Amino acid sequence: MPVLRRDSARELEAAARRHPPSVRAIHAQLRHEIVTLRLRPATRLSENELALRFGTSRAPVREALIRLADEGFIDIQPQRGSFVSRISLGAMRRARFVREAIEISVVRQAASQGLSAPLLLQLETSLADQVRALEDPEHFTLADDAFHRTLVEGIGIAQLWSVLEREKSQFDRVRFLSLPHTTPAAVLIDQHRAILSAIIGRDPAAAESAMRVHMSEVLKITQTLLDRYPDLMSNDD
Amino acid sequence: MPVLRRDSARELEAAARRHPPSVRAIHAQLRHEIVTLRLRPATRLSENELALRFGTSRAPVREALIRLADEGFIDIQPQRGSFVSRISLGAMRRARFVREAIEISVVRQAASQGLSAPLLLQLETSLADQVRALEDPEHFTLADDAFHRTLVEGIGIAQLWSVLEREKSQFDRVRFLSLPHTTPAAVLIDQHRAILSAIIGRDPAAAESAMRVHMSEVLKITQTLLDRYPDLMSNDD
DNA sequence: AAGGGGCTGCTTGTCGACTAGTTGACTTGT
DNA sequence: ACAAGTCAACTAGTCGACAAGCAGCCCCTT
Repeated sequence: MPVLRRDSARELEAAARRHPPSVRAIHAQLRHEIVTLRLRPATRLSENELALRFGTSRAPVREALIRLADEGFIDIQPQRGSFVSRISLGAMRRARFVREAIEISVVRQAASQGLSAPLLLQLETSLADQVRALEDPEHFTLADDAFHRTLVEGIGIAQLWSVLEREKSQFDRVRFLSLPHTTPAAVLIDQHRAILSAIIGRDPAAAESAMRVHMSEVLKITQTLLDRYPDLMSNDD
Repeated sequence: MPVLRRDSARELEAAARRHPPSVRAIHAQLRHEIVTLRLRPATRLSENELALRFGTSRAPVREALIRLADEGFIDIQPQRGSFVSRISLGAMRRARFVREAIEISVVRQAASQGLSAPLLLQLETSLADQVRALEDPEHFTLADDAFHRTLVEGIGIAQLWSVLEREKSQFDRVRFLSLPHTTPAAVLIDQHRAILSAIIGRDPAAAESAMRVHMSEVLKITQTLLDRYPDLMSNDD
């Protein structure tokens, strides 16, 4: 796994400063459990129980829950309870659209104005890392993320990745589910390579279409999942 | 101003259900005062004072402040105080990039797959509304927003507009500042018309370039503002 | 026996008091 | 007069108790 880049470290610091440690810890823990489906959709989350479990009062728990609700991971129903939200098909469609729109813009700009040598090197390194992770889905997922993150941050717009991360979070639950049915890593690596080549070759149109192909990969998995895990999904449109 | 569309009304309801009325009211009020610069950057916001002012305890105030902090309107410095954030140049760059990426994708899709007759009619109506508001900047701003919103919501991806709205919020403060120096409404209307024509003519490439021109308009204002109101801006990159 | 109304136990929402940490003014020593 | 250290007055963070509201159970009435 690549080392944290300097500005991303600063981001984390800034985020830590915004919320006290206990709130952050509770939020991170619950988020992790939700994304990894240890907490399944529709599970009830009682503020009292959680406060007991984390050894705090309800106040920090409540703040963490509010943040999770804002991120779409739980639904707070006043005077009734808080529940882990279902994986929303609508949210996935939106996430895909946003991701495609932004990442296409990114690679077009990268291809038209070029990337610095260190960045290109970092992308090559990430590719090599992906090859090494060919047989280890979890490791590959991390390397995959790192590649896209490097690309997006490479064009030098602060916090742009965090916009995608916000959308992506809904995906992460799905990705966890779909590890068994996912597109072979080798195919994804070839697509990454095509994107990188187009950037190096300074060909925006090629970069765009390569990214478009890559993004359509994600869509294929969605339908499979909807059929296979209907109780975890909500079909709200 | 056009009537609220059904799904946007549902959005509001859902949001209202997520947060109790008092929190919502405080959040909305403070947000409004920040966007309209009645509360200027670097102003101190004390939880105690606000609780007094709104006639509640600190708890609802605190929740509202947390949301404002997540939206980037205030900085909470633990044990020190909460302050209205400066208008971040970085955030504006990011907002512009995200907006351009998404709206271009939207109009391309709209042009390639076409829009329903009622939607086209609604867009025409919005254009007419803009013409009527030619001399009234505030009204024009609303009509302008309505046009873009109709476009974005038109391609039928739930909550997509709210992603833009989240980014746009930083812009709104700027837009309020820039009312005097803004591009003439007539020019913007012409650009809107060009976008709509390209969609009706089912010409994605034309729609994209028309939108690109339109988006670059926003950029022009930025530099002027940075020169004119340096104390309100932060140059963090 | 069936249906309706109240009660009980839960939930989140709100409150005021207390804790911990920071800042700057003021005091106290030199 | 000046500098260093102390203290008082803020801040946000946490806590436990209470209020308001919903839902289902149980009992009472018909």
